Amino acid sequence: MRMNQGVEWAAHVLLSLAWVDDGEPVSTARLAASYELPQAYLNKQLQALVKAGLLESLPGARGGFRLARPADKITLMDVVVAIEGPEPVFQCTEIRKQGMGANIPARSFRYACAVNTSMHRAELAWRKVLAAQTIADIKAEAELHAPAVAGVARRAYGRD
Amino acid sequence: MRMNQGVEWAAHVLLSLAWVDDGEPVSTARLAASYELPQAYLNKQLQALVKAGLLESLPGARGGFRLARPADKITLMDVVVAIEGPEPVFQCTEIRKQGMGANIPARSFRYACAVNTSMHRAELAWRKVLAAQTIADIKAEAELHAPAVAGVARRAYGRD
DNA sequence: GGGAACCTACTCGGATACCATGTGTCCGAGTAACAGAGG
DNA sequence: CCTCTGTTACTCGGACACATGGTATCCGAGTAGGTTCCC
Repeated sequence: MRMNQGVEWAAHVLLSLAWVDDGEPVSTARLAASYELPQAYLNKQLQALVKAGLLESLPGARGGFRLARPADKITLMDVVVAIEGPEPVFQCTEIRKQGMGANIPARSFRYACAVNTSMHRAELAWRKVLAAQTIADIKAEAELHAPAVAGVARRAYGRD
Repeated sequence: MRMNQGVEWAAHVLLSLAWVDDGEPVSTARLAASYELPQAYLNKQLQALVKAGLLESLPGARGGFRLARPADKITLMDVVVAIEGPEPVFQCTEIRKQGMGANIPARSFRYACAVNTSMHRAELAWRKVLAAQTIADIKAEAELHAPAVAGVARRAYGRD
């Protein structure tokens, strides 16, 4: 079980676009070059972000992507859901009802599977922390630890 | 990103063995039959549990598996690690250092990647809740909601 | 000189291959129980 | 009746295929900007 690499890319791209934030879109080519990522595949991931409403895409020459809403309104939870989808990581297949479970009266299954409940509880904790962290938070931390990055990003995406 | 099905199987098997707990091993054949699972593949997963020290395997006729330690000493975290491995779900590839990142002075990377830090924080919350739940806890909850299951399990695995 | 039409270059977007990992299966090594012969 | 030995049946364990989803790529539809021609 490993998270899609696209999540990492998406987070960094959103971060980069938060640094630009002058309304000017940035093309996939620039974004891919700035992190040495395969351009076409990055584009595919960005499409997922557009579909999720995190990015806006501008077609045509001088087109590209820009944030669809302020960075402090985009959580890591949004990013993960946009790339990975809304399905839970642990998916209960109700094997308790199979085999010997078929001999148990149906009323015993009125409550949710206890294994699933416990797994779900852990996943909720994960999602809660993800939802509490915004791109703006990460941006602030990055600038605190490495003030140089903001300028480098703006220079990389500037029109020159 | 979906968790291995083996995790669900492992949890239920450990639960079943917690209900037997008379020291008598239960064979893969019985366990697989009791949940209608493919026997050979279940065996493969159980081997992982043995390697992780959660189960003991007894070879030979009348052999099988039994818990290596009490159910209240086996957490869901142990189960997940046994099947999925110890690697983090989100694996940072340090793309911040690539492309435009190469122009940034090395001292800026003294601190960990902020994206990774946030992801790691969420994952820690997940692991913490997993580690707080034991097989014994799940067993208690299942018996509370469906008292019939314990007897059915014992009957399914008994020597008759 | 101003404006409109055309052309070009660049962008996103989806359709299309490739590959790694999870899923599923098979067969062999090894062991415990049983049966039978011998004492 | 007890003990030893050979056989048998059953178990785990690892090596071997298959399928699904993540990874990577290519090409077409569409748009903005620049250019050229005409008025």
